[in-house]
Amino acid sequence: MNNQGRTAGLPTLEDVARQAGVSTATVSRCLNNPGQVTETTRARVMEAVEKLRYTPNFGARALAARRTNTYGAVIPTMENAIFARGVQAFQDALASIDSTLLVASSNYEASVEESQIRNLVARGADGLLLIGADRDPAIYDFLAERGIPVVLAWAIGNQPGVSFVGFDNEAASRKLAEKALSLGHRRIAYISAQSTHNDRARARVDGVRAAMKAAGLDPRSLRLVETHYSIKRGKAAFHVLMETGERPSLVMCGNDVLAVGAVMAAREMGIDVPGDVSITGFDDIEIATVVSPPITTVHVPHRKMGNLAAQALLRQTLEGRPPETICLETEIAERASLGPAG
Amino acid sequence: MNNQGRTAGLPTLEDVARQAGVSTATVSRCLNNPGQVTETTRARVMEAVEKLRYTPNFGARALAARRTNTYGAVIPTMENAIFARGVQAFQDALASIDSTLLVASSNYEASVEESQIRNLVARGADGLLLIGADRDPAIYDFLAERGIPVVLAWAIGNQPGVSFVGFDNEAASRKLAEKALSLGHRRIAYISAQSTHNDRARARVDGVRAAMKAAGLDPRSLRLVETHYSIKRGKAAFHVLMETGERPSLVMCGNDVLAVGAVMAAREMGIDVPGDVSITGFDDIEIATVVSPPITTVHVPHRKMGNLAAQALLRQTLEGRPPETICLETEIAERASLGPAG
DNA sequence: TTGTAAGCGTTATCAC
DNA sequence: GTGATAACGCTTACAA
Repeated sequence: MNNQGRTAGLPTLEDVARQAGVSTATVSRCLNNPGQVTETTRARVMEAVEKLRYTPNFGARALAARRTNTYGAVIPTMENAIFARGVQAFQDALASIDSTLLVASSNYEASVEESQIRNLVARGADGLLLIGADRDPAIYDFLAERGIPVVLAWAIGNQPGVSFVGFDNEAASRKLAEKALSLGHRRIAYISAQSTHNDRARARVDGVRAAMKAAGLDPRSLRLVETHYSIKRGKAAFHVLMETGERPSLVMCGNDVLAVGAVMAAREMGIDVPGDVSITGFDDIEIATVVSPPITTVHVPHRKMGNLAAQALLRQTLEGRPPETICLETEIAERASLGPAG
Repeated sequence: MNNQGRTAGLPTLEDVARQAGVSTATVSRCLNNPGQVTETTRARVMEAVEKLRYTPNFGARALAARRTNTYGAVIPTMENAIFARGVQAFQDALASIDSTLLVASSNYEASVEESQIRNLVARGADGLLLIGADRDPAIYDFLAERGIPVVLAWAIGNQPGVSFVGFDNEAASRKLAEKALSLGHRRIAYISAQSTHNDRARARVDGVRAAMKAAGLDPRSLRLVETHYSIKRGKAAFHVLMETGERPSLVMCGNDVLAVGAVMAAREMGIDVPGDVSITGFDDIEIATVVSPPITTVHVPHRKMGNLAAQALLRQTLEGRPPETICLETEIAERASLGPAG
């Protein structure tokens, strides 16, 4: 009582072969290596394919060919646009060579990510795109044992055996902090994404601390709030920061979504940005320009990163090349939310 | 020279069977129907599974079981949040019964959507979630022939053989237009998403026209601009509307993304919203509340819709129930971008 | 150029 | 409760 609906029986290669009066091997060739087949027989086969509306069974094909032309990506979230653009570029690059991308999201949970990875592998992913490097080493072993090429994006690290296509989160964050410090800010707070299993988040905080230290400030004086990733949480964190303890003149945020929350909270609280307090973001996603004032942030070349990640992965998968590391440049997108310290 | 990387040879059921000293059948049972196996042998098998880090090959399983526990969704775009929340809810519902969702996006192109559908079918999708009903009838035939259950969301229609879980786009749009008309607006413009192959977009325009007619206005006086789906295009369309012809007092938008673009353009042009011109959106996604003024829009119960769509699809797939139609209520989210006509 | 046939890794139907 | 074994639909040597 479990296989209703699927009873129809799709046409198979054999049906096509029979219809066209050739062998299954020939039909297979028509579909995969048209060059090896006479023009006339191919025409006949294609006609049969059309007539029967034949679609190859993917599972069977993967089983026999031991290759799926499918790649997998596990991203922390689909709910906001941080990864959307990069993944889209990644997908476009794959589509241009007739490969497919399967996308899964982990909701920033390590255990979910792990099961998504296993799932993609079981589905025969020829290669994987993952975000950041911070995960259980056993996962890398698992992937290496199976010979599945991996590219890690949005960060740079030193995990052996995998490619990196990302940028230096710490340096970028530091540069932004330096700029803020040069504007006279001394009382600094930071709203970070959850930092466990998130090397990007940690590196961004580290960058700020490094800048503070270099400017002669005590890095321990950085007021740090760690929270989940949403506008609502950004608002809440900003409230906490402004209502308890000494008011910061600068609130840096680990990403634009949190920064948008902060800016909105400021408006609701009647706090002027950047007059009373400056706010910065990270990522440069569209929403950062929609809110007012628009948010000064770190521009990350998402599309480029996605595209290069695909290239790197394909070099490994298709050409058997060794892993490589590509570090992209980021730049500060100067907008109105960062001003001189009151 | 094509199967590098994949040479390692994953462990198979047979490897596990050998390791545990049982037959492949028993291993398979342990994994799928643990009840049919002795506690002790199961323990031994599971140990072997752990030791070998065995993961079942999905293709082989699908081939043999003729069932994948995988569902597919093709949405027009991932780049903005319109579908994100609904699809997330859909996915959550599937995950709760250990099924997987494969998501593909069509970029609002009919031909891309069709190939994505074929792709998902080839991958053995047990059922499909699609947006709207407006597509080549041949696609419905294709799906029906294969006995693949389908649920159409974000709209209500009368395609036989498929489920609908959506809302009445025309009525919702009409209600919003009526509200605007009651505020005295008479010079009305509309920025629509591309309407070909998009029944939702067309219905929303129709709703406005119906409201105009009911209010004694000539529906043909509606100034209509059709454009792609992005903030940038929304801005451009708003520019056109304000700089040519008679200035509208109300600009309604087919969705919130376009409305955000319109609001931003107004700010750039020094046009006060809603003092000089009112703007409305549709969908009620987060970005509508981020921009200032926040946008008056039609609230769509995305999560609920996604969840109910999953339930409906599973009823068809798992229980063999006939297709059904579920029409959800929408409501107007009143915010600041809509005000009385100047 | 085309056909034959041996897998690919599972599940499921039988016996035992 | 467990083990053979025949599918499942396709690719790919190897032959013809």
